[in-house]
Amino acid sequence: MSSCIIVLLFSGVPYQLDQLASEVNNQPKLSAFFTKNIACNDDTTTCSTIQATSRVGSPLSYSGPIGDPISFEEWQSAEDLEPCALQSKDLVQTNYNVDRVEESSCSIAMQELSDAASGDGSQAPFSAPSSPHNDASVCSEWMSDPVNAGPSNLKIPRSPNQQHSTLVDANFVENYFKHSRLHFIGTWRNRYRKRFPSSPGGFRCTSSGPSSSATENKTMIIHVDMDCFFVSVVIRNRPELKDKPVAICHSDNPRGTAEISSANYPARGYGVKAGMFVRDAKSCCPHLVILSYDFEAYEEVADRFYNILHKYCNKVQAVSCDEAFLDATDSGVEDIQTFVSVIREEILDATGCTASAGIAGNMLMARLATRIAKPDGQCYIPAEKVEEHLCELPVKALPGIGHVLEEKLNRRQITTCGQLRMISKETLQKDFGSKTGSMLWDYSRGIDDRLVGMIQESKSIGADVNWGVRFKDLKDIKKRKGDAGEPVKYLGCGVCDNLSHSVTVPLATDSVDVLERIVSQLFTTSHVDVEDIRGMGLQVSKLETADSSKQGKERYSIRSWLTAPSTKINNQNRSSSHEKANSKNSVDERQAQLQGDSSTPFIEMTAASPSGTAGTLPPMNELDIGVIESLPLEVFSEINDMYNGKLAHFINEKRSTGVSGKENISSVCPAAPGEAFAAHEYNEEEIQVVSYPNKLFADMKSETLSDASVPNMDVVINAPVSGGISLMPSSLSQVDTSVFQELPEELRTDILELLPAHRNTEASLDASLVCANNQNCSPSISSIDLWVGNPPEWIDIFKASNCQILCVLAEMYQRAGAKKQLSSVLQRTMSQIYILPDVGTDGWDEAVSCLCELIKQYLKLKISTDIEEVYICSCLLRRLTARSKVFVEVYNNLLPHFQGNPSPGLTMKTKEYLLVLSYYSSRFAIAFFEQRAAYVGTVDPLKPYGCFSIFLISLHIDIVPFAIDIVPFAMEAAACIFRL
DNA sequence: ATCCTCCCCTAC
DNA sequence: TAAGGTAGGGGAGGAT
Repeated sequence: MSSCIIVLLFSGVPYQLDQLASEVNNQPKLSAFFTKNIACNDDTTTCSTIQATSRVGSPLSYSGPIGDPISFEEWQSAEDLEPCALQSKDLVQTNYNVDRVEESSCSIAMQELSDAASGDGSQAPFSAPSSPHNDASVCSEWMSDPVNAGPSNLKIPRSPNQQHSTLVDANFVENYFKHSRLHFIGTWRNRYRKRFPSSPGGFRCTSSGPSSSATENKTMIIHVDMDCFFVSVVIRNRPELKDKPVAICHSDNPRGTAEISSANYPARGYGVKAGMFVRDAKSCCPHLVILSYDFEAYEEVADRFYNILHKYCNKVQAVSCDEAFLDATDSGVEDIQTFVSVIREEILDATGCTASAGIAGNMLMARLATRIAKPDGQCYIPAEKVEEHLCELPVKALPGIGHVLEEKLNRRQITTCGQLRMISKETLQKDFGSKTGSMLWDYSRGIDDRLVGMIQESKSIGADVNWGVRFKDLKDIKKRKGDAGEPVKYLGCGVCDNLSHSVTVPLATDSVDVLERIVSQLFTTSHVDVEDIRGMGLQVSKLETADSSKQGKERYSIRSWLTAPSTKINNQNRSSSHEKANSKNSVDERQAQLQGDSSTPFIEMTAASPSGTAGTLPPMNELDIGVIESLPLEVFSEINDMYNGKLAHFINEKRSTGVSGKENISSVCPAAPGEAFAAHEYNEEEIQVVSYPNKLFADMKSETLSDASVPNMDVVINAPVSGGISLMPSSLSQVDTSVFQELPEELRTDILELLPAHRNTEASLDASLVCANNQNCSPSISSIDLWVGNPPEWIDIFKASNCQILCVLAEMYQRAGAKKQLSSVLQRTMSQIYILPDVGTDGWDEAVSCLCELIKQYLKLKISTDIEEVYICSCLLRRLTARSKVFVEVYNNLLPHFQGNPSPGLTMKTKEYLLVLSYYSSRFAIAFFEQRAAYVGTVDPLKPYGCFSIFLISLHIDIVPFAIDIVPFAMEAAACIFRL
């Protein structure tokens, strides 16, 4: 099933450096984004509805102890782009962290702890919540509670003027990403993919594991890694610095908390390491030369580096901008050492920077060999030497073992690979999980079956900002307790709780509207005070792959959608348990559901073809002309192209011969007696085409088909017609008053006479009439019901009721289609149908808030006297408890709006005969579409919701797996949080 | 059993 | 001052 998950967290607007230069200008300015937020702080009513989201501060993972056993400091400091340095920054802030520090043997962490406690004087561990996993409300509580001896005790003697936080810098996020080394590292791969598009996956992967050495050639893996890349690049043209201690850092303030990102070997000799605060580095090495980042140069050098690698080897797997694996097994190289030295030589010539290399039989050992080779060397570990190299190797040196795993192992008295080997695989798997245990067992023996070159498509996209995030108006700062809660690190996020919320939508989308709405909703459910936010992130995953080999328009075309391989069989075919039959696959089953007992030949669908190849176009005479005509022009045009232009002619012919679409509908539409949907009831009925909504009455008077030349404005209504009266609204409240007012007097009288009896009293009807005659008055409503449920009950109950406003949960991007279909089947005008947003199981909350808004709008229009009661039907079969809570919220939310009102009669009732889940509710709406979409033959039955796409084809563009494409979405989504 | 969701862990 | 990102893998535990 296609879907997208959004883990809320915030706003992090991804910024792809140069690639976006032009686009950024077209995007909403971050300034606007943050201005909105600040403004929001002034608006208490708005603000009260904003529930912050996500990552209230920085990830706990950054706050753990480094845990650097001195015994292999070499391993720790060997690497350059070593973000692990982020750890241990705010160790003093909570008992939680202090405890962890005490448990560890990390001398660095202990030193920092001591520094922080004594150096700044005012800093001391404070009484923190016992659990690090507080929920947001708890978090905000203690963070702002002065009595709680909270972070206010950690006040740092520093100016509160935070010029670089989100509070002040209008272009904060853009600037931030421009200067962030981690952002550079994190987004480098996408740049690489663009620059070397043919390389990833462009070759067959070769096994690098000894276990699969079926080939005659001995597997030969080379790992190449530039030496202290960030420093080397910057000083490559400054030989005078070559032997001096140099580090890359944003600041050389000897008292600052800027982080060293890379130190050259002379500097490392003084104990300077990546990740240190600059003040600590300076204390280790007072004459340390601090240089700034040069991201452009890093890119340029990385390009040269990869140009060389690709020149010598066609199997290159990029690890990062300065590190790659080569598979030289089939390269015909005789002398691998010479081969590697030639490559390294050329890298030095081309870049002015040295590279080290490791050579071995698999990726694991090659990487370990590189560690030995550094700096500026190379190392070959033949198979017979693997054992020797691993025996005394600290477990932390194995890739995949970080500080957490290391500590777990250390607690078991395991510090070296040799010791690790003494543990059975079963025990390891029991203690660490199946895969991790197996990995530990393998790696400790030098076994690694990974293949070089396995770069897959992106599986997720995201953006995070956890620095400089402060959501609070400047003028409020004074109201806070000084710098309460400021972490040790300047503008850092400190120790925080991470909150995340995610939602899965049933159909992949790249619609900004949808994403915005989802993010808003997630944000809303997060219940966080904005001033407590220290970081935010936005992630989307479960990216749906369109045919990525196709570029540009083609990939978004109906044809490509038609031929897209179907996704996995979905397990959510819930509505049809009675006919499981013996279908071999869900395709048949699905078709059986849709067909029912009808012998009408069903259109062959894409995924129904056994080979899973291109779909077969349905014969033109099986198309629902009404549906075709109602498609947007460009979509129609595309379908027409698929029929080689004959479709337009076909339709014209049909029209000229007086054959209307209804016959096609009735002949093709599968009657589905067992099905839950009522649509079939009308299939055999007479069909009228009416325009909507403003011409309703005019068209009702006309017995002829409306002007078919405006297909987009027409909707096919499959309604039982007996004398036309059935289309008459059941009360004036269903009438578009603006149209009504335009009608001649006698016509209005006619209509009023034709109106079926209103369920309410004559007085009520009179009230409606008064209302209808008042140009400034909206239609009155006598009840608002939120109807959701499975199709059978849903339709019958709604029809039997006098409910005049229908609120349906459906995906935003399904809105247009859902309205049409529902108005058709239920014989209601479109203006009577509200499509409330529904995304996944959490959609209910926002739907309810929308309902509240809807009701408030009616109240504002001074028609509240017509609201007798608001029914909210909680009829939930499942999750009743969770939903019930929401109803109470609705009630409480609405109540104030009735106060002072002449007729404050809000009651809440619970009915129990209707079964509801937001999940089902979107499903039933879809069910209607399934009837229709099938006619154009584009339903992928393996995607239960795929049929929607025929109505939404222009929106059905999969999220493209490149970070750059998420930028506008994230920008919009982020901004929408503050438009709540 | 299998899948899904919410995390954590890791690497660069 | 300072720029603590990005993405994949996997485990625990619950839902189906």
